[in-house]
Amino acid sequence: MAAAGNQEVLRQRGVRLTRQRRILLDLIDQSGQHLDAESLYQLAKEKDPKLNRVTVYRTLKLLKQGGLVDELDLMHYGGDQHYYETRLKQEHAHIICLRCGKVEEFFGEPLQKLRRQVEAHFGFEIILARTEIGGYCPHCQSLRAQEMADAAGRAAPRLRR
Amino acid sequence: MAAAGNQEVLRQRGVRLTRQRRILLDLIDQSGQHLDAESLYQLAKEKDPKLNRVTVYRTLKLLKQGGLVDELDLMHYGGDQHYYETRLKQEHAHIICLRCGKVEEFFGEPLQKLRRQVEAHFGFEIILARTEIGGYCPHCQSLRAQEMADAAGRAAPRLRR
DNA sequence: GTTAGTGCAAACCTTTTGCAGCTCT
DNA sequence: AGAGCTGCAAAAGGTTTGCACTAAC
Repeated sequence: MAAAGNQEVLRQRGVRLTRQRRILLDLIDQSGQHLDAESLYQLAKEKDPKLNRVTVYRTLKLLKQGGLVDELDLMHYGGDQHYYETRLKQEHAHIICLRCGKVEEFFGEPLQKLRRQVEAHFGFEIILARTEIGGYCPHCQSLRAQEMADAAGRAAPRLRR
Repeated sequence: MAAAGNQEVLRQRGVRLTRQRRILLDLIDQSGQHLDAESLYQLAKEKDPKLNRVTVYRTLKLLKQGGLVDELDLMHYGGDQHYYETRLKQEHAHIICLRCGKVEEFFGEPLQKLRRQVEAHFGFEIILARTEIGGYCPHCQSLRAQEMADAAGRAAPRLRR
């Protein structure tokens, strides 16, 4: 269904469906995850140990340009690599916890409203949009408070001498 | 004013105001532009030819972590480098033309609404938010139509043989 | 006088490119 | 059959790190 859908799109565009591409497309569409090139490569290698990292990059570029996947940065949590997800889902924002790395997805009307207003105000033809929000999830908010207190305790005892 | 403001913040945090940092802060705050590390380095070198590229990176990291500048990707138009801008302005989205690279800024209530909804729905403590929209500006929309027609003319004349 | 900050060189990580050989259609 | 795709090796682009020297406070 989903996977077959994207593969069908490519076929109709005259793009060859090689064994490698099928593996990568399946992984991207099935994993509901946000995968970076390296993770995708590691997963793909399990299915085909010969598959090369370069093929992963080339396939991702192809899919990105074809509008089949979106490229994310996730606020550069974890480095400067990019993350990818299918474009089968409705547009959404990504909310990243800067402490634990958990990613939430937000589908709300402000996103559509934003699109419409930008189109109206600037006459832009929007091709893709990306909203990323970094902060602390409820769980990490309390842990952070603890960490800050610890750090202060370690740095401040000047006072005690 | 603006420039002095950020320098004052750093001083109060116990960060040393070196000649290099003053130059870089002035450039970032004054240029209303979105500068990447290399451009900033080139500009800074005009004021101090000895200033090193590494110092630019280190200063940007300092400012980013201190919440004094925002880091942008501008949809990776022009490569994978990052762009920087002061955080003195109100929050805004960046609209990038994927053909000419022009960047517009959008300040609208959907952005604040989005923030409030995310805080409410997930209990997130938001530290920073970034919205980037890629598309074609009015001018490039017509140029692109022309280009597409040209490309089709070059690729299709199979029919004529 | 201390300690943080700088410059230089070298390393690092992610991504891209050139080219010979393989494979999908 | 033949254009398109892959794998390998090597390079490129952007950013970070280790260390000795310098300068801000």
